[in-house]
Amino acid sequence: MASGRTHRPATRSRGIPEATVARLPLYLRALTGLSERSVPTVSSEELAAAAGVNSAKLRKDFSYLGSYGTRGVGYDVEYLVYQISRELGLTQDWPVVIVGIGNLGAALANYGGFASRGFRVAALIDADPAMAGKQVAGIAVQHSDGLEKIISDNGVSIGVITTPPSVAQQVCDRLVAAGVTSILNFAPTVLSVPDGVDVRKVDLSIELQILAFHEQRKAGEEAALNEAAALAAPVGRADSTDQGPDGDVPAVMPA
Amino acid sequence: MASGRTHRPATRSRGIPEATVARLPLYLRALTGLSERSVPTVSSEELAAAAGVNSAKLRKDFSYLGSYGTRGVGYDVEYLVYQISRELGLTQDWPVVIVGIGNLGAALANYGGFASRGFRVAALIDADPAMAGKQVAGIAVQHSDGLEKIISDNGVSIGVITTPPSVAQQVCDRLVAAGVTSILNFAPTVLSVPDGVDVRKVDLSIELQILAFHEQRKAGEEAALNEAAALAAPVGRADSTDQGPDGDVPAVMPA
DNA sequence: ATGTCTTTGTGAACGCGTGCACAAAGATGG
DNA sequence: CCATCTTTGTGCACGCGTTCACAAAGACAT
Ligand SMILES: NC(=O)c1ccc[n+]([C@@H]2O[C@H](COP(=O)([O-])OP(=O)(O)OC[C@H]3O[C@@H](n4cnc5c(N)ncnc54)[C@H](O)[C@@H]3O)[C@@H](O)[C@H]2O)c1
Ligand SMILES: NC(=O)c1ccc[n+]([C@@H]2O[C@H](COP(=O)([O-])OP(=O)(O)OC[C@H]3O[C@@H](n4cnc5c(N)ncnc54)[C@H](O)[C@@H]3O)[C@@H](O)[C@H]2O)c1
Repeated sequence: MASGRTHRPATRSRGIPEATVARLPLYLRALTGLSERSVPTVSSEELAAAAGVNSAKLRKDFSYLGSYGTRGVGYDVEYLVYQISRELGLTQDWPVVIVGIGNLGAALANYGGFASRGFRVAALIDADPAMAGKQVAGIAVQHSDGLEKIISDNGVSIGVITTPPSVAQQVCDRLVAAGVTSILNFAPTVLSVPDGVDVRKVDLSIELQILAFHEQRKAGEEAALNEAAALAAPVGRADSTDQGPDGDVPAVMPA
Repeated sequence: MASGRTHRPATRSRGIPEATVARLPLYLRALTGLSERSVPTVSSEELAAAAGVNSAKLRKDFSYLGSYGTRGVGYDVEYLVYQISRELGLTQDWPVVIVGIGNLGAALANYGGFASRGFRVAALIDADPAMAGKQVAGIAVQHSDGLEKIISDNGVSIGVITTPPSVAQQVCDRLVAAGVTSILNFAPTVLSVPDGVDVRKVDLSIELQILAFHEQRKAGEEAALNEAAALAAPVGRADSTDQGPDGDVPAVMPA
């Protein structure tokens, strides 16, 4: 998606659609909860409700993995946990490195949910010499000079970037050059990577802006409703680009 | 999507597709960068490259907002910044509350990028009496007893949940009852909310599992390639459910 | 063994999102 | 004022994802 000219099918690996892959962890979480309560089987309806999806969608998702259900009964919880875990690659251990141990990096390092599913924090890396040697979540922070060696020694293929955005691309480049092929990026930057490297981004700011959009829309609808109720006559101002409290549209944004 | 029977069109507000809304913040970020460097205009090609998207997609996205470009020239940067900001509702201030000031909540509170775009941390809320009164990021943490009053006093409509998953639903319910209509959830839980309330979730664990899936696929492909090169004869074991190092499929997951 | 009843697995239709390709618009130079 | 050239805005086709609806499969009771 970045510099790619080869147009790889991206995710139609051997059939499993990307949308399905993104939901498998959701199912797995729901199933784990059932497993802990020793529930032996679940119907697609029950499991779908627990995962917050449509039951037909869930069945179709599972159909990509194979026919693991029993008609008239449902799915065997333990068996399904195993199958999904295997499909997601969680039966093996994935060492990850976190680069940039600031507010967010430290929070992630302290996050217990990390280790719960095959992910192991192999190293914490920071460029600040003052950070080197400090213990965060029981792990000594290492200086970024040794990044390449750390990655190759531990066989790390997944990297998490929590540095300031200004250095995210160069950190990314070093990670990729050292052998990392999957990156989870928390910095608000568009990373470009060579083909064969996957990047996923988590962007708090974008999430908030999307919420704000819908929030504004909701407020606008309500206002329009009240307005319409108050004065039943149509307004007929300019064209259809009415946008609530804004009168006209200046050519330049105020400061 | 939760308890909804009314089947609201969800996001086709007055035409802007959800996928477009999700990209607007991306464009806005790229445009802000250009604005800071005093670039007066950009072509769709340049801006698309900066935002990491297809230029045709970008032009179509902008066409939903109106005809803000000039053919043969491109788009006026400042004007577009303003239009997108307005469309996203960023010309007004959005007070937000963060509930659950632990590792993650504190990191978010300290995050500078919050305030940069109309979002203001109105309050930090935690259930732990020991936290109450403590300063985090220059803001005093308040006990969750006062949650309802805080929200109504400040006109908060956006809430961020960073509590443990076990209490996320009840926190959510209180937020919604108090008037919050948009929630950003960091707890690994499926929240159910009434119609009219938007929920977005950020789930680190899911992101990592998706990366692990692709990582495993990449490793599998490589292995299959090597294997095919080594012995050119087809294997012909059982059915087509070959999955690399796993021999057979046990009916129950090992411990 | 046979019938009933539950639940899966999937064919088919539909809608959304993406990207190509091009006509129209307008700037720019002569 | 006209020609040329750049770049937008969009019609169109295609593929992916979602959902409905139902036949087939199998458990379970009799
Ligand atoms: N804190 C949040 O809640 C939050 C939310 C959303 C996004 N983000 C983004 O996450 C990133 C980190 O945020 P933060 O609040 O933790 O910032 P921070 O300043 O607290 O931490 C950044 C850390 O990265 C280290 N660093 C700088 N350059 C480095 C390099 N070249 N190699 C390795 N380490 C380096 C710094 O020493 C520092 O420890 C930022 O890009 C921020 O925009 C943070
Ligand atoms: N830390 C991470 O990097 C990370 C990553 C992904 C997801 N998460 C999720 O984010 C959430 C928070 O993680 P954390 O590491 O900050 O946990 P944490 O235990 O450090 O913080 C949780 C905070 O919530 C407060 N709390 C508990 N019940 C509450 C209630 N009813 N009302 C208000 N506050 C309450 C606790 O007092 C505590 O301060 C968890 O659900 C976790 O699974 C965290």
